Amino acid sequence: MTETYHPHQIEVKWQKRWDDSRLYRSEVDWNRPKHYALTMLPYPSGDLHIGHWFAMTPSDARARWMRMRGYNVLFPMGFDAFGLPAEQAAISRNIHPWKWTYANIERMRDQLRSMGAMFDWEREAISCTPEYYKWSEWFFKKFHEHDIAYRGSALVNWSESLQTVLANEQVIDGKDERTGQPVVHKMMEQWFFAITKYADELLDFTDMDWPESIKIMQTNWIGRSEGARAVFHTEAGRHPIEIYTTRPDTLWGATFMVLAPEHDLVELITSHEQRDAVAAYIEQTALGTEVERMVEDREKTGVFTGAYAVNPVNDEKIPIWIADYVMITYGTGAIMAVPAHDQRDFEFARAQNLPIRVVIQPEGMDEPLTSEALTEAYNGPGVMVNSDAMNGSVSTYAKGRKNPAINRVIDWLEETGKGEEAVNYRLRDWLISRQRYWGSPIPMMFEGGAVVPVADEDLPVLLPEDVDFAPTGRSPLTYHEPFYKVNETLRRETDTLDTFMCSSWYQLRYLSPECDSAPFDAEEAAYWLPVDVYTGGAEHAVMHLLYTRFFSKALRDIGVYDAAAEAMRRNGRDPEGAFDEPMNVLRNQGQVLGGERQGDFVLCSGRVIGEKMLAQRVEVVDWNQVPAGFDGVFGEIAHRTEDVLHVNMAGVTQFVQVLPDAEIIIPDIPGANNVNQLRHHLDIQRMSKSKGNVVNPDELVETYGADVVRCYLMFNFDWQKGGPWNENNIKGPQGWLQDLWEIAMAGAPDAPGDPAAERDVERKLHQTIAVIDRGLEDFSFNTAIAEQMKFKNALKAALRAETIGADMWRSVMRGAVRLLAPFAPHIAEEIWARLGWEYSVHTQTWPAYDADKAREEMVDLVVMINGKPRETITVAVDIERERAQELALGSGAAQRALGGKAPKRAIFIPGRNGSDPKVNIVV
RNA sequence: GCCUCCGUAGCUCAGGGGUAGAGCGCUCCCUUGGUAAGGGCGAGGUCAUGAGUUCAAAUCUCAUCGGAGGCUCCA
Repeated sequence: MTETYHPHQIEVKWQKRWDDSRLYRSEVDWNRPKHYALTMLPYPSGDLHIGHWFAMTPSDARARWMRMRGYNVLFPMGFDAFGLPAEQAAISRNIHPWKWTYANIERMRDQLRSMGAMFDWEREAISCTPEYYKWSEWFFKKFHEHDIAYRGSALVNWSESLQTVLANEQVIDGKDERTGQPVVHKMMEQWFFAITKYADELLDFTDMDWPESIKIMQTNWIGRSEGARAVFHTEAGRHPIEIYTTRPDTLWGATFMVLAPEHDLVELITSHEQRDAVAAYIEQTALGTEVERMVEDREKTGVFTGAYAVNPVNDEKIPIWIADYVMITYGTGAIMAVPAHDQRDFEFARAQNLPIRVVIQPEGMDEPLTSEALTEAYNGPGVMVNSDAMNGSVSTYAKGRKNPAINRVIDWLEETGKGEEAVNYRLRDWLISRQRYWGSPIPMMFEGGAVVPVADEDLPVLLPEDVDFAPTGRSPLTYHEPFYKVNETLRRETDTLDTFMCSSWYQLRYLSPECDSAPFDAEEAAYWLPVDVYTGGAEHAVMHLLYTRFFSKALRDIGVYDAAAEAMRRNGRDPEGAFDEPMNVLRNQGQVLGGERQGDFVLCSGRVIGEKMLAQRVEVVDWNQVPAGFDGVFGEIAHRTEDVLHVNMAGVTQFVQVLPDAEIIIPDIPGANNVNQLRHHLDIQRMSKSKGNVVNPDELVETYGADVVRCYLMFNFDWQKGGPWNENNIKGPQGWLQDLWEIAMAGAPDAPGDPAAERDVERKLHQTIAVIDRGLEDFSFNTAIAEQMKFKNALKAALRAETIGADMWRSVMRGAVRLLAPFAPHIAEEIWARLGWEYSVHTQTWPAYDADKAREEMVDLVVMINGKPRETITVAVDIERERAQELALGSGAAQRALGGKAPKRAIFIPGRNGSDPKVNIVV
């Protein structure tokens, strides 16, 4: 009698043994190739959810595979522990952020252990510890010394709900991405990181194996455009107005200018008569949130300033307007308006009755295009007209210098000193100060108007614990005198750092979390950097992933990697380019969605009044089990609002109001039931507590074991896509592991073994190795497991047929268990041990694929007539063209199709990588 | 509006110029001393639609329809 598979016992046992034997400790070893596998660290929000499992366990499987293939693998884990939820817990539940955060970390660490992942916990890093944020502060100081961090005044996104400023990246559709509340624009003095200095370098993705979509998103976010800068002057010549345009070839078509309402010059140039109108417009604009300003198809509004500018290219006098369709945050905050060739300017001109002048004659149009004929702006190719000396230049769809007309105009602007070639970016500098408590302090002080950095030896500036969390809407630090008041004249910065700063360098802290003399140990960095494979969610495409790239480049430029580069050279590794990018390979996992949930099937009886039934009795029954003669409303509950059920009765929605004293019977829920316990139908959607479709990984592990959960997550989804949760499918992986367990426990068979059958199983094993290798390489975990299931089926069939001898069984099991180890580490270890092999399966070498062993000997030759398969003939795998064609032409199918005539053609297609050879006979 | 990716069995997904595949689910049969289970047999697909290229298209090209994600007054 064989022993039953009890996952829980063996999982806990091995997790302890692995810990005790420091199996997953990774140490620098220059004699072995390194592999730094990194998966995004969690925010300690309280409980690990299934999304963490989905993100981490496949990454773990891949890291384990690399390790078995001979790499020295670093696979660390930590916590991104600063952030708003902790502060909100402090306010709403009166628990200190430290306590709340640490309690969550303790809990999540245990949950992470239950995954059976090969995390090296001796390298754990937690961003909210002074040991960690000392170096966040230190980096800030370094950046400040090198003019990468600066204090500046800018129009910032202010979130009323969070009472803090936010980075552009944290604002989506004019709303704060956390709370969904609109943000307003405010002029504030804040700390910035000069990420725009790196814009061009960040656009270069050479040698980076990142998803195309992420590269495209970052490219769009950076938003590089090419064009020209030109300076207009006010009529009196006193005030220069700089503009940026991507269409300098339309400069002669500028019939007015528009400044953003927030533009500095507005106040200086507005005429006496227009002062009130302009002030009113500015006020109205300032009141509006970004959301309102972004509403599409909005009528373009604006006000004339009363001032005129002179167009430098033709000395023409044109009016200067202000309008909110011009953004102070883009370009120079001022534009030349060319209504004939820019749709926005066109709409504005039509709305305000401003002149329109055509300066590009469309290609292929015979008669001159007139402004009256325009129904929309023309932005296609053509020839420059009404443009003095530039007339006749050909303008194409090409951008920048590649457009002949633009090229010529830029040259002319530069020769005449009226303007110059210019590149512009949508990307703005990274605003990193936050008016919140739970973040790393900014190591800066103020004395009078001067900024005084905190001395290195005084780092870290500690976050005080004894603060008052009364929800005043301001950071507790601004009330904490012992913190901000250094002495009578010196005041500390009370803003804290954006938590994205902490996560921009955590991959470095893992290298040496204990290091006290530097952010990271140079020797460790020399060996492990850069990260070889980074996995995580695509939602960080333009935030974390852009910031961390910027961070690496900035650290490189200020010399933080110099010692590591030196250590590399000492060990014979070329540091050239090693620190340009933080992560070589990036892959994003998809999202596990809440599964579809069937609503309860109910029988409702009561009185029908109008279109509604007033139910006295509602009974939940088995799906579709309607008793004969039942004359009430029955069907699935499609929806429920309060006590009104929407029951889907054969495709028609019936409304049932459940009376307060109605009898409700739900067999699965004992005792008296109420209307709130009736389940309604849910479609596939995100998991959320409010929808009641959250999956708890702890419960799953309890029921099925960690190995089954791991395998289910890897098998049932395309990892890079994600998909809906369907717990029924967990039976697949469960049955697979169960079968393997039983095969192993049954021991070596007492059969002589049939050489052909043994050879066949061995061949299948090697074919399986190839598929697993490719699957893991490509992050196609599902294919890697499906192939192992197939192999298990083949092995099982052979064992039943008693064609496998003890020696072959042992040899095949030794391979199969090692193949299993990355996916289901506990059961693999247990089987390995029980078969009497040496601890640990995870330090064994990965089975090597042997092409000879994988090769088939006999294959089916497919005979096709006009491309349609008609017959197969068993032949040797290495059949030659002539012989194959001969056999095919002699086949029954060919004879019938030819009917004695000669074939037009006979095409031989040799079988390659697993496919059968074919002969296509054209008749 | 623009960009990217994707439409293959009931579900989740492989494959990818040359016989349409896996797991789950489903049918039927067997087992009832592995039993809140196990085993066996089987059914099921115009590979979204339409055209083109080819001896041969699910696969390549183009168009259309449908889905997912991102950007969006970017001058």
